[in-house]
Amino acid sequence: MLTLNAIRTQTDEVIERLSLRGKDRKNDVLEILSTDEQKRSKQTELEQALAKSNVLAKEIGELFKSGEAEKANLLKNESLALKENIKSLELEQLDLEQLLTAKLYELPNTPSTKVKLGYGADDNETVYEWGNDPILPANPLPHWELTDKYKLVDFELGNKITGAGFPVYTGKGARLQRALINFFLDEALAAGYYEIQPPILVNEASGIGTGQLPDKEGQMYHSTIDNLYCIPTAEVPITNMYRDVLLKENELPIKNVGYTPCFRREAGSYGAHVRGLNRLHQFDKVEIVQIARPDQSYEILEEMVEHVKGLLTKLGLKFRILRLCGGDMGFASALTYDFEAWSGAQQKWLEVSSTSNFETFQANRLKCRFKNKEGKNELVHTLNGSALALPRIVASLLENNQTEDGINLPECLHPYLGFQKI
RNA sequence: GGAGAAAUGGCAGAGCGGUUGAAUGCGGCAGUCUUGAAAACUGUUUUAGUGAAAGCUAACGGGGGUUCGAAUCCCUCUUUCUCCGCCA
Repeated sequence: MLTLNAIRTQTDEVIERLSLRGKDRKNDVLEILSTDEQKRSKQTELEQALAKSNVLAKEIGELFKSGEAEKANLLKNESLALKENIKSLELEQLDLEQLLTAKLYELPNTPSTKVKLGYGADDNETVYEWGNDPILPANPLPHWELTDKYKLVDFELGNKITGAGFPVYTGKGARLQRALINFFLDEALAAGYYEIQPPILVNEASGIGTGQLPDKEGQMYHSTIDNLYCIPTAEVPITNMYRDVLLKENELPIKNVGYTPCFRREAGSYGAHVRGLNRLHQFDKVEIVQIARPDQSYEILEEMVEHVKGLLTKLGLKFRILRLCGGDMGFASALTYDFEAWSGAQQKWLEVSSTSNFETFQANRLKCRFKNKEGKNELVHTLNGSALALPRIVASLLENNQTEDGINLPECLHPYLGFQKI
């Protein structure tokens, strides 16, 4: 959620930046400003009534003490009448406040200056590309045939025990998963990240904190009996560790990494493009999360991009980095880089990481601040990135490295795998 | 799951209906002293909203209630501790 302060003091810039998302938000912003004004004047009115009531209560107390019960009772009546007024003012103020919050929740983050105006995936800019086209056998197999051929992933079995989108990894397929997770975690540790193993069920407050709730309610699996949600990404629990936290400046930046399974309902996305491992309801991901001082956050975003770049390079996968345009960026993000690995047999790019700076958008909801040099509490910037999401990496690895007589796995994984070839 | 106890400022810990935003101690910050430091002494030390400011308002785990007035009484939820049960 954007800060009211930014909306109030930099109104024109906020409107201008939001328009980069390909939609004019001027009216929304102006409505927020007028609602805020109404709320504040109602609040002033309420506070004045409360002040009066406090004075009366004090006087009554003193009168009782000095034994002037009659006078006290007179004042009591006055106070009672005031109370009615306070109650209705409270309700009105609360209504306005809820309206204001609802409107603020609906407003996406303001894109950073680097973001180009755009309306969808076609307007994204490719900012980096690495690797050569894989050399493939005559009739390369898509990964869902390779996983079948070498008994790596059993989709049918997953259908049976859970449903579509919940594959069972078997044998070398399962070991490849484990190797990738360990490789990604170790690389992050070497880059100075601190390992976290968070819960994979979170409460409502956490969902609100990182912005999944209330708008993306339908995208998460929800245990209604306990009112807990399955996490769609480790970002949710790991960022929420800092909900309602006041950090010291010297604690920043905080660099955390966590491996978790991720659960996404992916409501409404079915069809041929979701075959095999391309889109799942449950998948594994290693996520890097940083909490940073505002003046450092863009430098840190670059550092995170470099980290992800390094992983893909070591895996030897042809990939590209896109800087997302305004229209394709997530709701909470100010700047996002997507990483796409080339999938040789499918002949298409698969998104394997999304690395973003949220600036204060999440921190504002989370109330995560730090005490700055002037001793003032200031909102932190939050950043996160996949490093990396497994299924599409597996898809690319299998497809790009297939030969007539097996699949050669990259060297960086050998120590983790205990084998080199499938 | 059952029975009981508890939740107060950065921490420890008073308060249990009326100038208590909250005693006291520790810690933090500033100063005096000192060549410097320690000790000692003095002062200061929560956050948010609103306002030009003075000020005003709110917050003693969360929510609700009683009352002219609640940290203090009642209800409820959450969490922690102790005992019992169950269990990887």
